[in-house]
Amino acid sequence: MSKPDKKQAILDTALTLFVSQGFYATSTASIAKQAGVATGTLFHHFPSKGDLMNHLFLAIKQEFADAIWASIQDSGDLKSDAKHLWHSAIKWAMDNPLKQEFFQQYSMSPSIAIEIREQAMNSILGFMGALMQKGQALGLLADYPLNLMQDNCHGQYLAATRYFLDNPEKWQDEQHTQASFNLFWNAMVKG
Amino acid sequence: MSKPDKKQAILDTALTLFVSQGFYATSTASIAKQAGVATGTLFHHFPSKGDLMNHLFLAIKQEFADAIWASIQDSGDLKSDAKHLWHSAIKWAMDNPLKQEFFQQYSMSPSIAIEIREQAMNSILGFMGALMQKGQALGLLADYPLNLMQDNCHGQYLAATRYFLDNPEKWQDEQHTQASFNLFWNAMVKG
Amino acid sequence: MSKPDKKQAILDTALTLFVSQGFYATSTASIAKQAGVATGTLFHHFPSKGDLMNHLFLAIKQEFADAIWASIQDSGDLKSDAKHLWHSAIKWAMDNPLKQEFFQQYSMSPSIAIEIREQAMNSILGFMGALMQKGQALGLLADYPLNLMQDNCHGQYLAATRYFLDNPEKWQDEQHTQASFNLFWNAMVKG
Amino acid sequence: MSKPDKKQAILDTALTLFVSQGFYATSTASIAKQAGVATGTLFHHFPSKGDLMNHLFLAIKQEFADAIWASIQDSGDLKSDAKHLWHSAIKWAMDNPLKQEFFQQYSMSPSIAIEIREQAMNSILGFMGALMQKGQALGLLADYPLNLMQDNCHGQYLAATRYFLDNPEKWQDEQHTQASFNLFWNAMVKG
DNA sequence: GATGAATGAGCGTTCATTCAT
DNA sequence: TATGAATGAACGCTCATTCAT
Repeated sequence: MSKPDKKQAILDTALTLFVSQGFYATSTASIAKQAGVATGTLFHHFPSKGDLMNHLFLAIKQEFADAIWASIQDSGDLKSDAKHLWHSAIKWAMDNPLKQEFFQQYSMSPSIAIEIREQAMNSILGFMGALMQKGQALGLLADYPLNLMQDNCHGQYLAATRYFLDNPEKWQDEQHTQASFNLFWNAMVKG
Repeated sequence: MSKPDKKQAILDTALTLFVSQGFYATSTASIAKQAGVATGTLFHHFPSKGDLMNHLFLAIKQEFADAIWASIQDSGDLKSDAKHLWHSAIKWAMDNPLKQEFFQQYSMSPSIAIEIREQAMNSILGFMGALMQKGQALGLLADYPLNLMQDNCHGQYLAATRYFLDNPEKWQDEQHTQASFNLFWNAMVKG
Repeated sequence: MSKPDKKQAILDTALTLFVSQGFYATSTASIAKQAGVATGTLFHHFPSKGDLMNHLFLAIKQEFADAIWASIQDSGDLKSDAKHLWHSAIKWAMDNPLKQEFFQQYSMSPSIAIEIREQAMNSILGFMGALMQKGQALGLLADYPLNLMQDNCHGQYLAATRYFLDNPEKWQDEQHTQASFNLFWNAMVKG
Repeated sequence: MSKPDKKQAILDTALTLFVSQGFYATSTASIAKQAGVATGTLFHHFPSKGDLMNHLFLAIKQEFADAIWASIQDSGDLKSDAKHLWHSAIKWAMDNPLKQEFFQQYSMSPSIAIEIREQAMNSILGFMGALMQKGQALGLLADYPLNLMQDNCHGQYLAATRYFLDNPEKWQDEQHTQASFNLFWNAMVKG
């Protein structure tokens, strides 16, 4: 490749360092150095350290959303669709551990502007909300308040990815992946 | 003339500021100033900013654990015991919103030494683990891997408190509290 | 002994720490702690850290001067008197290595008020000056300017003690002690 | 437009302030201010205050060594070579009083890392050692232990420069310069 | 676009000293 | 006489950001 694409190098390095050291413990100078560019270059591409962080957050969120969208199916069977979605979402996390770790650390952190975080959250939980409404309409899922279900769903997703990221070998084990989906699905299922 | 108890004033102020501004955005000088003590006094009581943070974390965790212990019952009926525990835990969060917010922000954050975090997590999830094992032995709960269930339980707890903290009026609504427990309990219940 | 004599404990500890760590790197708190007294106690006995240092300096200088005075002889033979003096002075250094180290470090350092240093220097070099004048009058020593000879003598003394302190086994070796005196004496002797 | 060469300005200012106030009593802020640069600039060029000190020490030592090397002659007459060397060394001190003062204060001070000090000392006393060995081989100088002679020589040099620096007018006086060399030379000369 | 020396406000921390007990 | 919690000015150092080249 002839184009060094320094901007991408900065983003990649920032992801690695933000995850391994935290946002505040990572200096712009260290990002620039490890990315092989001058300190000034970073500020050519991103007006500030915060902007770099927000850019990173939105870009990764988009990647995740794209991956999920691409995997959505509508087979007519809601439970099997949900199962497929759940597995796709966890698979993305397993395939992109750095990026998932990034989400775990920064989804609730003040290092990212609140409006950016909410925007990301809503768009990601969007399909889930739609899916749940459908399930309620069909009488398959319990009639709990939608927002409560959405928050619960998000919490279970974070817990599941945390678990499989910490114990990657379990991701190969049918028993564990099955259990993980059951915990998720049975929580919402109509008595 | 009451004891000034400057140490406590420092801890209280630190809690407020760490939650509202984040750990790194809160300077030791601002803690001292708002607590009405000199900067040196803070370092007289806590060797470093990090030690202050760890002390705060452990103290709050202990408070929570004590509150939960105090509320434990053994009625013979596992489900009703679990329900009581679940409500107690969320009630503590609602009664101590600042401290719960603190947990939400720092339970997974690198601002707290990892061994401190893990120690806290284990001791808190301890009773939950015991309760689940009992449920499995009785054939009430599904035979999922224990650690997965524990992580899931923690994730649901964080989601539930997040929800009720953001919508405190819902905590008065029987429908919501009931739904919250159902999500939690049904997730684990034996098919 | 029933009296703990905290003042002396402070002085002893200060000597040890000033020599091993330097004046500025030694905090009054560390002196107090190692001496087994409270920080306030140090300031009861010495109005300030600088006063403690000056007190220490003058006390050690006095000890040295007393030891030298006690060893002075007037045998009628100037050279053998000088030799005796030279050996006594170095012997004191070898017997009190901590105190000699203290001199080496602080005789020329700005940690000690200049008037204190000069006062100490003059009183110590006093006998030397007298002895040299006598030697010049007798035609034994060269007629060099007295102050120059005194400074030279002091420089040789510091060098000799430095050497024997760094190589203590050489102090048992007649060849070395003899050489050390010869260097000193021959420098001044009349061509 | 000449290069600002801020690095040199920092070194020059540090030399002046370290000599006049001492290392610990000189703040990095005061160095930066008097050098006309920002505090950050000092740390841009030197990673720490200690590094600045070490750099200064080695640079000055090198300057001295270069000056001495340049003045070395080999006339065949050892005594006149030694005299030339002795005068060159003292002349350098008189021409660079600040730098000589710096040596007097810091050659034995813990403000400079010990390996830096020793390295400097050895390289400087190197020629002296060589010269003395030659003198002993020729039967001109006494057969005292070499290290003792070297330490003695260093002590006499410090004393002589101290004397002439304190009484600069004496440096013009043939009687004093002659006496100073005699003290040095006769100390070592063979009985 | 890319560079990296320069900036200076702000940080966490130290420590000689005080004083109520 | 002895204590040690409290003080706050001062320190060495960091780092996001700027700008002349």
